[in-house]
This record gives sequence, C-alpha cells and structure tokens, in this order.
Amino acid sequence: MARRFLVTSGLPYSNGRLHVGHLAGAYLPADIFVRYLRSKGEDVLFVCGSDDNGVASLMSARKEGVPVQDLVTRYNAFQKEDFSRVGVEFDVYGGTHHPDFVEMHERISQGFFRSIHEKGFFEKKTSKQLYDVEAKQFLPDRYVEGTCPNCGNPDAHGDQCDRCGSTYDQIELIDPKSTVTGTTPELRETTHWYLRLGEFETPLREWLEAKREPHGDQPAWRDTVLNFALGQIKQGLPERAMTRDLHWGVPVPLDDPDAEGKVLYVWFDAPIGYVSFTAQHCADHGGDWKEYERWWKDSETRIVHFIGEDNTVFHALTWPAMMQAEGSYQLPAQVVANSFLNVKLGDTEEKFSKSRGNAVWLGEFLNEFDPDPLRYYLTAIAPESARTAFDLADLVQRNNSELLGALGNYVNRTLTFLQRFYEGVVPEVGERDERDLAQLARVAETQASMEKNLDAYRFKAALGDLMALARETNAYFNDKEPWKVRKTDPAAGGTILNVCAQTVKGLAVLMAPFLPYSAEVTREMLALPEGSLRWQDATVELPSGHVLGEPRLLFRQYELSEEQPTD
RNA sequence: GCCGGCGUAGCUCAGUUGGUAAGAGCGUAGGAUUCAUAACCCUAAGGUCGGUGGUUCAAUUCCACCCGCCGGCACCA
Repeated sequence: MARRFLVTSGLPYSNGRLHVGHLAGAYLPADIFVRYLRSKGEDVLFVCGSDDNGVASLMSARKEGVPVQDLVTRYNAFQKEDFSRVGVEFDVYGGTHHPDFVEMHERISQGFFRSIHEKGFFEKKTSKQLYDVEAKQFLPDRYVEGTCPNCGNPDAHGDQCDRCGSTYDQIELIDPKSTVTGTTPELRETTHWYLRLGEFETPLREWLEAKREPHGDQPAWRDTVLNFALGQIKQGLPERAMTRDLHWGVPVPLDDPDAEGKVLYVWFDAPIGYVSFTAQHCADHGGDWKEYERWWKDSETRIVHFIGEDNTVFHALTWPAMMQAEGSYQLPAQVVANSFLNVKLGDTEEKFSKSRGNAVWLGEFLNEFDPDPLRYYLTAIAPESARTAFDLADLVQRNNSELLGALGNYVNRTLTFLQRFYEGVVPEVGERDERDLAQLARVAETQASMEKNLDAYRFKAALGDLMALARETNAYFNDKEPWKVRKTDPAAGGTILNVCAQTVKGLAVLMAPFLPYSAEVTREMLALPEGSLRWQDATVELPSGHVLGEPRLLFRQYELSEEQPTD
C-alpha cells in the first residue's frame, strides 16, 4: 500500500529572484525526494509558494516604486518560472498574498490564530516603539539608525553598533532616524499578542529528543537541527510577538480595538501557507478545500519540511509550538535543513550577496547551461552537513569528466554500438557468464543502496552510488571488448550488448529523480512509453528484439569562457 | 564572552557503534585501447586524518585544552 507524504520547501520571500544557493538548500533536494517517491508510486503532495507578507516586501515595493501587491505577484511568477525551468515541479505553488490564494490563506491563518487565542496561549502586552509618522508605520530595528548609546558611533543600527559591538534596545538609540523616510521617528505605545513559547519547552524537548532515534520509516533527524533546536530550548524560549503594526499581511482576527491596523507576524502566517496552499489545491482539484485535513491532520501522512539552515528555529520550534498550541495538527515527521551555499570566485569564497553582486541567478544561469548539469553539481556538492561553495569552474569540470565522461559516455557508446552493429534492436540473450550476471546484479545493488540513502535524505551519497555504477559499467564494457567479440562471435557480442542495454535502462530509472531531463531523453532512446521509468522496474529487462530509438547525446561539453553568468 | 559546527591526499569531500579502511571522485604521471562527446579502461602517487596531552591492549574515530575558519545568541526575515 502506498505511503503518504506531504513535502514542503521553505517559502521564498517574494521580493527577489532565486539564485542557485536557494535551489541547493530547500528546493532541489525536496524535488529529488518527491520524484523518487513518485517513481515508487507513493502518494505525494509537494507544496511551496512565496512568502508575500511582512516588512521586507513592503520595503522592496517602496524602493521599486510599485504597489506591493504588484511586486509580490510579479516575483511569485518569476520564481514559478525559474523553478519550472530547472525541473522543480511542485503540485502547487501558492503565495500568501497571491490573488488565487490570499482568501484561503487569510481564512486558515486567522482560524489558526483564533484557535490559539481561545486556548489562552497568547499574552497581550503593550510596549513602546519607534514610529515613523511620515511612513505611517512602526520601525523594526533594521529600519532605524542613530548614534550608539555606548560608544557614540553616529552610524549605529537600531539594535546594535558595528563599531563597538554592543547591543541595546532601539529606544536607547540617540538621535534615531528612520531609514525609510529619513525623518526622526517618535516613541509610541503599541499592543501586541505574544505566544508563550515557554509553555511548550517540555513537550518540544521530549518531541525533539525522540528524533535522535529513527521512527518507523523515518531516520533520525540531522544533528545540526536537533543540536540547534534543543540548544535554544536550553536557553529558554522567550515570548514572541505574533502580531505586527503593518497594513500588509493577514489582519489580526480579534474583536478588539487594539487589534486595529495590525497583521499577523509574517513568521506566524508563513508556515500556515503550507496548509492554505494545500487547501487551495484541494479546492481546485476535487472541489473540497477541507480535504487538506487528510494531509495535515491524519497521522498516516508524513510531513517533511525541507528548509535552509536559517529557517531551523521556525520549523523545529516555533511552528511545532504553534501546531501544539492549536491542537489539531500533527507535527512534522522530518525537518531537513541544509547549510548555506557560498560562492567561490577565483580563490575567495563568499556568501551570496545581492549588494556584492556575486549571486548566480537561476534564470540567468539557465540561459547558458542545461538544468541537469546544475542539478547534478548542486547535489554533488550539497551542503548537507556543512557549508560548501559553488564554483563555476568546478561545475564545468564535473560536467565534463563525471556527468558526460562517465554517465553520458556509457549510455552513448552502448546505444550507438547497438545502432551500428545490431540494427538498433536489443540482441538475443545468449549464455551469460559470471561477469555478465555480476554486472546485472550491480544494478540491483546500486538501487538498494540508493534507496537506503534516499530514505535517509542523503542525496549526495545516493548520487554517488549512481555514478559509481556508471563508472563500473564503463569498465564492464571495456573488459568485455564487444567491438572485438562481435567480429568473431556475433551472438556472444549480442549477449554483452544485451547486458549493456539492460544497464542503460536501470540507469535511466535510477537517474530520473536527479536528472529528469536526461532520464526522459534516455527513455525515448530506449523507445519506452512515457511514465514507464518506475523505480521498481529498474531491473525489469528489456525483451530481446525490442526496437530502440535514435541515439542522441545526453550532455554537452562546457568550456569556461570569459563571459561567465556569475556577474 | 556563551552555545553549536567545521578543520582528513594538490582540489572537492566519505569515513556507520574506537582495532588489516586511512578511502572515493577529480586533477597529475605512466600504460593499454578504439565501440564512444580526444571520451573510456588499468596502474602509481603515500596525507604525522588542525595542534598538544589523556583514557585504552588499541583512536582519525572517546575526553580535555589550544589554534584556525564559520554560524547562532535580534520585536531580521
């Protein structure tokens, strides 16, 4: 019986386009995992969308001089296109303020908030904050500058000084200025609802401690996630305001004058986006939005969140606490967090940074390169346990020597050989010797190993298994010397090529989650029907006499040119 | 400062519960071969597993300290 998985990727903020670092962290691994599950016939829903609310999109809109709704809708569309071009196929790509999703998102977010409110987990508190009269908004720390109360540095930020390193409350800042309008903000009182996270310390700790061990078909969580989350609990979880003074977002759904003009904290409504996008998807495919409960409240579903390391605290602590407070949701079965991807330029390694202009934008990259080499490279260097660096020279190198040299070359030499000397037909199986049988067994062994690694979210290792098979198969081809054998004993040569053809089919199935485009081309060259690359069919043999399609090259050589798409 | 992570062959990295595992890929150098996108195959190189102590019959793998790099400790997403 098929298992059920609800897979999510962290919502990208809809105020910018995507770079390869985004892809490597939360999206590509999730897509590979989903493709793997699908090919096994599991019941999967893959959910993502843009995070449209909050201050950041508001600020970007102000900077670009466009209405915020236009901005987020535009970037949502860009992201959707970029993902599609690199083969990341979500079942639903929503947006927390996208016209097609905003109504559902508000309904579910507000219901979620009200439910927690009724259970008494919020605390209403009043505090003083800086308010920009001209911009008509309260100012988060990053939008205030002034003189450091500690060292007198005139260029200190709202909450900390870069010169002396001290931190302080924004209201201590001397001569504060709004970075939005440049005006001097005034101190105003404001009321917010705080989630008492402290009440969930014990249940969260027990829940997380249990994740150090495997559960059912789920492996233990990565240490990086557990250490970080448990460390936070050890330090004590503070109350956190779940509302903000903004006009852009989900209105606070309380019949209280103090809730006037306030919205939910963006990090409160963002994870609920996973739920509301699911609900909208159910409404659009079948008609009943309430079907989302099958995915979110039925313990038969495994909820798997793929995120970047910066989201760990929210997915391993805040979001589970919210779910526990709300009461009717089941907690995530797995939170897969990846580290950041740096970028290597020459000999220096640095973070992707818009201001430094070193980001490798996905859209631009795909204008120069095919999606599979990028998917291959980002998986091969996946920052699963530590940060790694994207290096274009390394990508080109690996594309040429590994992807093309080992995998592409093997597929090509086999299929062109069959085309030239065996009329493009899978030859008869003669007598298979030990080496032939060992070669065929290697396909099954590789599949088993990949399965073990994929089930444990070890994508880099699974890809390594695949490539090892490709290399070994090249050795098989060389050792068997079919180009000699076919002349002296055509039937024996046919037996060798039969084994080679079976291996090509196995590789097509096994590469599909990682290299979907190349797998499709291989499927066509093998003249197999669409949708036939099922995981369990990797070792089901092509029958003798099966007529193959026209061979084509899977990969092309890249050269490191002067004009690299890293600018 | 406190907490966490990392530091293994030229490069990128694997190393499960401590004991013939010190490994893979790439790069480099030889050799072989021609079916294949000058691709593929074979062989070699020998890195004090960041440093110093300690536990142990035995440590890259456990502990302590030190050095170096990175991250977290924000009403920032």
